Order: sequence, then structure tokens, then C-alpha cells
Amino acid sequence: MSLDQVESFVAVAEEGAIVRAAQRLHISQPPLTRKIRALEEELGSPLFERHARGVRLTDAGARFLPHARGILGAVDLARAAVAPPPTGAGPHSADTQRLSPRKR
Amino acid sequence: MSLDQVESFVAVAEEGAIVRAAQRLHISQPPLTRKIRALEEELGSPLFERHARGVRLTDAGARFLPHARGILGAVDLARAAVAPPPTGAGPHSADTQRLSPRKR
DNA sequence: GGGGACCAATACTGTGTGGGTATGGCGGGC
DNA sequence: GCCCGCCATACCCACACAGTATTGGTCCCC
Repeated sequence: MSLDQVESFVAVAEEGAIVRAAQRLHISQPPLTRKIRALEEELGSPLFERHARGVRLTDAGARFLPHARGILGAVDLARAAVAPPPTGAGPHSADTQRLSPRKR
Repeated sequence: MSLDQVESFVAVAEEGAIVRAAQRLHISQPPLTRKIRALEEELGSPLFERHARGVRLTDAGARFLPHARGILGAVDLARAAVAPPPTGAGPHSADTQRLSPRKR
């Protein structure tokens, strides 16, 4: 399991469709399909039911979702714990490294 | 940041030396050195002081450590939430999953 | 009922990331 | 002073990952 997969799972769960989540994550649909599939295989349970109009959370997926959000939240906290601006925090720049520039 | 890096960081912090942590993680030393370095670069703060006899946590590293453990714990919980497959469980056994099968 | 639209899955290819081996530099212990 | 242990760097190779193109299936609308 990777944080990337957890993030992907949450995005798909929230969007209700893999293509839409892919757009939101700025990747194309096939890699996202594979990531979700790999996560399901690793966990041993399907997380989504595939439909023609999108996907729906299974029971296992619904149980996993809050934990997934918790993981991402814990990561944010961990980042914040070490990141406090060493330089004098200017009153103008209050950026908090919110977005990870995932480029490849 | 990846779970792999978090796990690596915890291993190094606990072992006090990169080589020893590498042995524990079943990888060689150079990749582990790079992973820690990449994590430090991403977080923007050095996490370890390098010595000739090993490494020691910096202040930032010490703050990060409990969060790192929390992340790994959250991942374990997430796994347990979806995993309980009734594999070969007794036909009548109704025992509840009390122990998390620590595999890795 | 038929055609179009939308979504997920698969096949295939190229590239970047990650791990391994080999080597160097530094510091401490004997 | 010599040796040993540890971290850092250089180089190479393989696997994994992301993208494009395509197929199959289902629903909606006309």
C-alpha cells in the first residue's frame, strides 16, 4: 500500500467515478484503474462495485474510507510537525505547502 | 512522501544507524541513505545528524517520529478494517477478530 | 429499437524511479 | 599508526509506473 493509492482511493470514493477522479488527480484513467485494482488485490477485498455510470463503494470500501482519510490527515500533521517556517513568518506569505506538485 | 520512507525513517531512528536499519529492512545501505535524504529534502529539514558511529535524531526528527509511528499505526488499522476474510475459520467459530495479523 | 455517450478494462510502449554493486572519505578504537 | 565501522557518492540495471490507443458494456435519448 502506498500513500498514493490511499489518496487515489479517497478521490475515487468522493467523485464516484474513476475518470472524474483521474481528472482531479491530474493523471489519466488507466493508471488510476490499475492503482485501485492493486489496492483491492493487496487488501484482499473489492472496494468498489463497477457500474456503467461509475463506481460505488462496497461494504469493505465504506469501512476503509474513514481510515484512509485518517491516514492522509496523519501525514498532514506529520508534515506540519517538522515544517514550521524557520524564517521569520512573513505576515504576507501564509502558504502551508498544501499541494504536492506531482510531476513526472 | 511515501509509506516506504516513513517506515525507513522509523527503522533508522530505532536502530540509530543506517546500515543496521538497512539490514532490518532487507535492503542495502545506499538506497536507504537516499530515501532518508529524499525525505529530509521533501520536509525541508534534516532529520538526523550524521556521525561516524551512526546517526542521531535532530530536533525536527524527534518531532516527526511519533507522527511517523502514528501513520504506520493508522495504516495497520485501515488494513484490519477491511481484511478479515473468514479463511478456513471453523464452520461454527464466531470469534471476533481481536488480533491484527502483523504481516510485512 | 437503434445510435450515441459515458465509463471501466486491457494491450502496448517509453521513461523515470528504485535497488544493487563498487568505491571513497571520515572518525573512533585498539 | 593501523584497522574497522559507518555514511556518502558514482554508476548500472531492472522493475514499475504513466501515457496513448482501443475494446466492451451499459444507459440514455431520440
